[in-house]
Amino acid sequence: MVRGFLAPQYPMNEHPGGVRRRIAHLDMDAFYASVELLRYPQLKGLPVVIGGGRRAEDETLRQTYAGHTLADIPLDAFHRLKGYTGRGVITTATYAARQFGVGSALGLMKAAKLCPQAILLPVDFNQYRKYSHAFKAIIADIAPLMEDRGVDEVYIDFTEVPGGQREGGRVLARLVQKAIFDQTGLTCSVGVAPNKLLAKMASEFNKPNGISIIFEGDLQGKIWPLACRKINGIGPKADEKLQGLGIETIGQLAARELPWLVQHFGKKTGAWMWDAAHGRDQRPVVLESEPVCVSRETTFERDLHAVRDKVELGTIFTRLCSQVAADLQRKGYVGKTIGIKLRYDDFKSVTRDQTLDIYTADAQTIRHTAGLCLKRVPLDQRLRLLGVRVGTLVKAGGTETCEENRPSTSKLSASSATDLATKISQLF
DNA sequence: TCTGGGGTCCTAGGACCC
DNA sequence: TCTGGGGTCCTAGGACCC
Repeated sequence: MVRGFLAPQYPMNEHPGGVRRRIAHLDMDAFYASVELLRYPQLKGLPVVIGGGRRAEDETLRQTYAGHTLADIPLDAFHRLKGYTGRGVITTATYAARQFGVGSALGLMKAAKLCPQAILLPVDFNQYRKYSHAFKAIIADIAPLMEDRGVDEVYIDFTEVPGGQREGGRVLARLVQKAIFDQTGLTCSVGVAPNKLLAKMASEFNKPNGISIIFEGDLQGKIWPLACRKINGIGPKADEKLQGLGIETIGQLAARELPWLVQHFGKKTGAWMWDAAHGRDQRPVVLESEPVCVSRETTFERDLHAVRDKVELGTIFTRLCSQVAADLQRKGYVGKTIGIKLRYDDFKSVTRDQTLDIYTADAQTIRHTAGLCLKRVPLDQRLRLLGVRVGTLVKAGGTETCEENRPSTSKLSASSATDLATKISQLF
């Protein structure tokens, strides 16, 4: 009912209370890179990319300068992209680095060709999480109706916030932006519009450190000229299909009849696209949501073979299961659908899963069940990635506990404890 | 030398039940 | 014995997003 056919078709700017609905989308600018620049101010203005694992050299760097502040580390002590070998990709690049054509999702070795002098920093999630919590707390203080959209993005409902209507939301957007900058030193871009769909597009108009305001009358002038790909939800595949049908811009999409879209994209997607092209979106700002699944996966440094690298794979497999179990326990959830994911050397992926009749967050149970899944998958090709997932989650501490859910004491007793150990040892 | 890791949502077929 | 819907759950794959 959130989107699609059944949603009542209000004009896009109408709020049930009669007030103009004003929704903001806030996006932190080059978030990881900007956080790193706060820690290493000497890198300001230089091309910096974040990516790859925590490399040994980086540890050396930190140890060499232990006792100094990070800001004291001289520029020539930092690692450069030049000569990088390995499989990592860039997660974020500073704006200075983007000048060289390097950016998110680009392989680090390719990036090294484009911008060898760029400074390479490893990803430091704990640090980003800290700043993420900080900027969200600042926003929630000003405008409590906030939806978390990941580490560096939120939607905010400005509609009922004092001042939220002034200049279409620009005044409040400036206030939020300033509060975040004053308290963290980080910049962000904000779009304010009648709904989430348009706010999301608007926040991209003026990056970095920009604000842009969209009113209903702006649809034709500011939205319709944009490429369809700018709609959040139209990815590479849908865009390719649209282009094949001669549709490049949102305006061209809007010019099509609904039945035509339904014919080519199905009832649901067709109707959603039609609404999107007309700037219609009734989705509410959602404050809380429950996780659906928890997973861990890893790409190996080199492709591994199920037989030849059996020991190494077994170790990694067990570690992934322990990590997922720990994640579940830390977050306070138990799940009953255990799954694995493999990626072969040709980049093709397969998944297998199995649903238990009990909920669990126990590493051994997960490892056992994931092991059974693994047996259902062809293992003659080299692997580049292995993942473990637990889904169908419910909050822990209900009627079931981890202890009750061990396979040896539960309905999953098709295998005894010794069977289990044997099976696990046979997996690789 | 290609292509990370953590998620959500959707579809479609088959099993199984009423 | 044949035919048939509807509903739910499970599984596999894929698109998409941050």
